[in-house]
Amino acid sequence: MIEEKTKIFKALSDPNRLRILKMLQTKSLCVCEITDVLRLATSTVSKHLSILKSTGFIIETKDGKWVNYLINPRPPDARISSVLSTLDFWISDDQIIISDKQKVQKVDRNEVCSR
Amino acid sequence: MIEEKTKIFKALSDPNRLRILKMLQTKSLCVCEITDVLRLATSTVSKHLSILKSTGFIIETKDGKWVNYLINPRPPDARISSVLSTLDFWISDDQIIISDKQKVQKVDRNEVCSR
DNA sequence: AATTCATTTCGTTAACTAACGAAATATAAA
DNA sequence: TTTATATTTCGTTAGTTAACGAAATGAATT
Repeated sequence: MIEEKTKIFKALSDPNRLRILKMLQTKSLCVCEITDVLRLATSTVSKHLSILKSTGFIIETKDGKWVNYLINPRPPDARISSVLSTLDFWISDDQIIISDKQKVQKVDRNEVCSR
Repeated sequence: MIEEKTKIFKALSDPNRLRILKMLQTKSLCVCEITDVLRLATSTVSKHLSILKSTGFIIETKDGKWVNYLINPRPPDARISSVLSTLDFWISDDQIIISDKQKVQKVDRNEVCSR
């Protein structure tokens, strides 16, 4: 179905989801770490992650009370792999992406999550 | 700006716009020919075309009372060219795309447009 | 077992999108 | 210049989406 294919583009058509994907290309992160960088409500970030997960871009691994999200190393669809690998070239020069990456390097789960 | 980049994906995240792009990869078409294949209102098709045009995917050429739309041979952004060339591989196997192409081959402007 | 903390689900709201028909615009033919 | 035809613009409506906070869930610690 054609709608299946537009789903991939739809997943990429939101700025916050693109930022999440780029962050996860730096390192895997839990929900509250992403929330800290994006400055959105936890529930909003969780929703974005579920969209990226259902499309096949990312997977999750449970780690105690945390849920780690990471780029799917084995996407269900060659199109996903293709997009993920070209995403570097596509948006690495963007200022917000650069500063997101810097924040991601420094972010500490134990400091950020429990206030 | 990151929103500029999501615009490209947003343009591709609608089934009818994907169908239009694939049709135009077969041959250039006027609005009413596209309308005939998609079975949408003329104003709706016109809107889709303006979105694809403003993103840089397609251009228009005036031909008397007709406006021909065609794939932009010189896109403003390397990302557009990249997507356009991979679009073949992405969605050529889809049934609706195949039947669209068949209809496009047969469609006759002078027969279809003036009822 | 109760508490704490991370995350998800739910319900709501505001903004956005795709669709339509009607009216406006533009070009060609009569 | 009137008429016909192709397309665009406008206004409206229904459906979708992204955001939030509150409540529910799940897992570790006390």
